[in-house]
Amino acid sequence: MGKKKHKVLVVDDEQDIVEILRYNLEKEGYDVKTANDGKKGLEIAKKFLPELVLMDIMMPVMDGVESCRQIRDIPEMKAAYIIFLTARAEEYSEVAAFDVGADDYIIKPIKPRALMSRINAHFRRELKNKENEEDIIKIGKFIIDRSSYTLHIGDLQVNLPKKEFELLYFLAETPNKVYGRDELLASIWGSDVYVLARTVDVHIRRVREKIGSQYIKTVKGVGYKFDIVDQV
Amino acid sequence: MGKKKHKVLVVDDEQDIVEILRYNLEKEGYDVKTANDGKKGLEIAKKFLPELVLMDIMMPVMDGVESCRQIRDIPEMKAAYIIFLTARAEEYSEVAAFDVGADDYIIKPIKPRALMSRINAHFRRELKNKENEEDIIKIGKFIIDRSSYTLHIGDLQVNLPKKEFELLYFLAETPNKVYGRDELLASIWGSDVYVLARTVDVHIRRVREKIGSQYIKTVKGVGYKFDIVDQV
DNA sequence: ATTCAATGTTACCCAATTGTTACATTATTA
DNA sequence: TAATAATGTAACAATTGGGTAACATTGAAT
Repeated sequence: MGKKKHKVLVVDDEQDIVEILRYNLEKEGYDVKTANDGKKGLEIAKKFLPELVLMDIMMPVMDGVESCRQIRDIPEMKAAYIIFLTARAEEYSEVAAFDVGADDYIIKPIKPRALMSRINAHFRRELKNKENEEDIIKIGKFIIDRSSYTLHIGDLQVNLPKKEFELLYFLAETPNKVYGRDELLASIWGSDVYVLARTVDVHIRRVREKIGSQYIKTVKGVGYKFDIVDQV
Repeated sequence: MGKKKHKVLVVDDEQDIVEILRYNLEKEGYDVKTANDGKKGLEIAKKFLPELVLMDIMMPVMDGVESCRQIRDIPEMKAAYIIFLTARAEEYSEVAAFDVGADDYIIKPIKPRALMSRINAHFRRELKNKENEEDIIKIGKFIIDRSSYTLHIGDLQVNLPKKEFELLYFLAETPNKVYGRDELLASIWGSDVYVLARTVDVHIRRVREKIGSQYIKTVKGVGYKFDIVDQV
């Protein structure tokens, strides 16, 4: 596989800054997209799904804080790294930034060289330590990553829809433990939702279809479990 | 609903980090205490008895490694979860950290969101696992686990259908006690179900077939018992 | 509006589990 | 040791629970 280009989104209303960042980032080999306000930034984020967002706080139309909050609501963006760019004078507190899900912030004026090495360092770390910091279950050949909703079995990537993923995740969290349909419904669907118990069966079937049938065992009259006995 | 607040202790000499962690942890509903060096951390741990400790390694007065060692000596802290926070440069520490009883470590800079989801996941699993421990009977070579509906005899896994499993489980709960067919029917089948008493015999037979005939003894005219006399 | 993916529902079929019965075997007592 | 009471065993029947496919619905993306 060729060298992967990391995706970076730059959002700032000052065109100078956007250009300087774009120039430097592309020179470093990143795949860059830009926007000039928070709303545009959010739209691009939805499609582009960047791994890193550099976002100004003070912007017209939609400010960085609100934009960040909404970006975090995109499931695939839960694990992205979001850095705020702030002028020293701005009174937005550090706390407010972290509150909406920022991971870091830097104070303007931006020093491109310093920022680039910081970003490079981030991706280097990210690669090496992803599994150290994220909400991941590793079990047998399975790597189940809830922060990015991805499932790897060996080196095969398997895509599961939300419900199926959550079902698998829930079962794998406590391997071997048998859960009745009611428990699964209550935990995954929610205790208020009114869905037939047999729905669980169908989802189990769909998961099995995608991951292989040997992992989720049926205990007749009781429920289902994620079984690790057979796993080598 | 009175959600239980898990107790978390944060120990770091950098006040920024302490504050960021405190803020995020409290937002997640944890009961947080903090300290700025290992010695202070140890003192607080003694009284506070946290379930989770986030501890920097490099600190003045007493470093994290030594502090962790002493925290582990506190009887009530044996089961706590201790996570080290380390700067990448401190390569030396990984081995030493696990050596003194750390459970995990993460590399700075800390990503609050990722760390929070990881901590949440820890407590979620912790809770799930606790519930299971109550359902396991260990007796002689037998491990009868009601949470996974599995039976191990030595290192042999035996699969029993529901009724048979429950019959064995019920008998093994009070070894050597003799139960009449009526009692077994009432307890396992339920007092409302009406099933012939001889059904019990058949089930006993089926269980014996699978686990060996020496364990469940017949007491003529009375009933059956799970016998541990013959077990080595 | 239209398409497509995800989710939920239903009905049918099959197989494991469970229950019953008849008969064989064992234990107990005279 | 014969009688008889209790239990073991095997074969069979009944039932239940779960797999599955096909269809209906929802919801998101365009």
